[in-house]
Amino acid sequence: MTPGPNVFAAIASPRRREILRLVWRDELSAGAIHQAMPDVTFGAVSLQLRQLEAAGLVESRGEKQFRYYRARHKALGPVARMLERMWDDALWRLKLAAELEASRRGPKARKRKRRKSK
Amino acid sequence: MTPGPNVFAAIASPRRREILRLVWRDELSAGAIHQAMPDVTFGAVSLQLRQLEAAGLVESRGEKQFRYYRARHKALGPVARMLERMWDDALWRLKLAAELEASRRGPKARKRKRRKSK
DNA sequence: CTACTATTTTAGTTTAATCTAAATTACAAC
DNA sequence: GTTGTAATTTAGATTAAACTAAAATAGTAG
Repeated sequence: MTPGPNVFAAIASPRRREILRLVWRDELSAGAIHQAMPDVTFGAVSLQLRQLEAAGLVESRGEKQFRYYRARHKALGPVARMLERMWDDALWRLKLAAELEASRRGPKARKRKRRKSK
Repeated sequence: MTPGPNVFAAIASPRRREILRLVWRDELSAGAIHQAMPDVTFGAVSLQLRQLEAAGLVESRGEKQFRYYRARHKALGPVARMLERMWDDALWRLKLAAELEASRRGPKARKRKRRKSK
């Protein structure tokens, strides 16, 4: 029940952390996970999923021809909160970057709601 | 202040976790750390120390010809407790193993305080 | 300065992780 | 049975991490 040392190795890889983030709240099929990371093959994603599952960080369920994965928050212990904060921080940073981008395009346009596209 | 992603990679290696454990409570010189892990060269230890320092997990101080290292608990956030529990668990396991050994050598000798040596 | 000790750094090697492409399994629909 | 889609597994290649041995740096003591 206490997270073992293998957990540390499992979350060391940015790729696996990205997968973990994807299945953090929603249950996703292997294919859906792969679609979210197009720079890598399906096979590579599958291998990482196996590692995550071996470390107990995700669980899976087969339905029809699909297999659905989701994170096991409890297996991460205190690290779960840490990851969440990291991801939230990243979101915050992206927002900030977007605002900066907008202000560079024209200071007056800042904070205005975006329309269609332009 | 919030632990960054590099922290995860830093604690992924058993070698680095062992170093971290050594300098957890006590400040140790690089040489003392190396003596505690004789299966590896001094250079290798030094490289790992650099990584730990780069990740902010240890800090160092030079005095005379020595350099002393110690862990920065706060940089690990909630993971600090997790590591402590892990190490304590290991201690507990060692104790248990010792007791088992003792009981194998002779059940009556169990729980008796050890004298000199044998 | 030299000699000595502690530590770091460099360069090259070994070892382990990650990836790809292709083969394979599994299941559904026909 | 065959065909099609989803996912896994295998084998080999690429990439990155860890280690060693030797050279370099730093600081002490004479």
